Amino acid sequence: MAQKPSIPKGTRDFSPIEMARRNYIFDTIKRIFRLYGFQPIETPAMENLSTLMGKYGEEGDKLLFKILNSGDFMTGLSDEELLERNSIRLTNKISEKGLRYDLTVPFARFVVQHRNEISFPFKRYQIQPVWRADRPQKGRYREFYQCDVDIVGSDSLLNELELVQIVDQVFRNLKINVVVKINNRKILAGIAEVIGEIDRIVDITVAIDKLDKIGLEKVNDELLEKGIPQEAIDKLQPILHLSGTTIEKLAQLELAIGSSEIGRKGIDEVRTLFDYIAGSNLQTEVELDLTLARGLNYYTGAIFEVKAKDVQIGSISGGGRYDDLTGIFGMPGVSGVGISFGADRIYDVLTQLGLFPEETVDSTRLLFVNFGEKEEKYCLPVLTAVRNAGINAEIYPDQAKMKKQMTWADQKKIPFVAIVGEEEMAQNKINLKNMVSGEQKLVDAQELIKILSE
RNA sequence: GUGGUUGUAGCUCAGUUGGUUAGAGCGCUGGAUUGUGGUUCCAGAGGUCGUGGGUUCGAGCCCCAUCUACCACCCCA
Repeated sequence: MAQKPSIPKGTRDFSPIEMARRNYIFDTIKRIFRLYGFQPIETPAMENLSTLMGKYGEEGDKLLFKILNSGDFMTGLSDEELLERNSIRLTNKISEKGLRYDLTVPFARFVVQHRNEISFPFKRYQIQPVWRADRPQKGRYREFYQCDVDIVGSDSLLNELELVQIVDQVFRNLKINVVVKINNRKILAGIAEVIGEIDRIVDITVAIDKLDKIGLEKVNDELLEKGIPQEAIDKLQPILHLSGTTIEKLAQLELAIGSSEIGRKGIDEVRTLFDYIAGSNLQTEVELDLTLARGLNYYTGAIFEVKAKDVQIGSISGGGRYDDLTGIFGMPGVSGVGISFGADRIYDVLTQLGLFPEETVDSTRLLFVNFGEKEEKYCLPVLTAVRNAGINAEIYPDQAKMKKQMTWADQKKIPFVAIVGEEEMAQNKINLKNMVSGEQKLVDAQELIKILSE
């Protein structure tokens, strides 16, 4: 026990059964991404630190995993720098690479770097692990997979609609009940403008985000604490009390923040999007949620979040529109919108709800029991023929006791076992046992393949 | 990063106010059944009680540190 090896905090191993289930999720997601015309790309696990730093806010920088320079990274460091004990400055000297923190920033880098080979609008999906030096909790890992779909180079709200449709279709396929929450950064900016605190948009929205968690009073307390004047908080109250359908909410909102140009633009965008949604026969519940405040560091338009209705876990998908992400890499004016599916949390949700299909393992269908050398010689050509017919099959590699081989087949859930010994060889037949019913039948190779093909 | 909870066989958990050789169920291995698994019966193996210190005549139980998982905040998938 003491010397057992272990893996780093917040990381996991995946067993064959877990891999089968994870692939069920990935395959479902990929199939639907392709259905909407998205193409896959991959980027390296590590990026230059200069690509990553400063893209996720101050907090984000702290959560980046940094990679120590190879070779003698201490050369070139002066004694003063070492004695200074300034870890940020020191880090810059000894580390120039980091593990990717999400897929969006590397994608932006990719777009800028390959701008001449890409025909816009560019629709890509990307399914890869990302790393965050976060403190792990349930559904919260230091290494986890994101499944991103993004469209860059198009301002059309049709793209937002398409993302909502994808969300609808993915979770319908996975049989998870979800609610899609939609907000718009422009509306949030409009609110901030109307109450006269345009520069405090992040503080305001982060506080509002906690509305259903800590209640109105505490939200107001927090706003005061953050230094928002009482007068502005008073102006905010009607907005926090919006009610009714999305259309009704939008009408009330228009009265409240219609004086703000950006606010009006946000309302128009949301209205158009909900119009599209209303006409697209979705089964998923979609609602406007002004308290939604995600990714404010770079979202500029729509903000999406998807929550599972039957399980208490953080959001299982999230995304939004970012008008100028590539600007940071020297390519301004390219708008993008995308959404990310959290495969690991989706896995947890499916586990908790018992929604994984039984047959997620594409396992062996036929096992040849191994009795000895003569029998091996007889079985191997039949095994090859079975495999050539496209049937997953294998022979037990050792001449173990029959009981052991049967138990092994049973545990691997192999539905058919071929038993071939002296008697069968003499008749040039195979004794085929159905492991579910227990029935046995003497057949020849052709019949064997026929039965297994059914 | 801040504050808190937790950790006993492969798994799920018992373990009385600190007191001799730490238990159960499931699983595993072997046998009943030397060519038949999943059911049944019998037998057996497996734990330096997360790790490292300390208090004590004596620690699974008390104290400290550390790691892990989990919870809240922060942030987020």
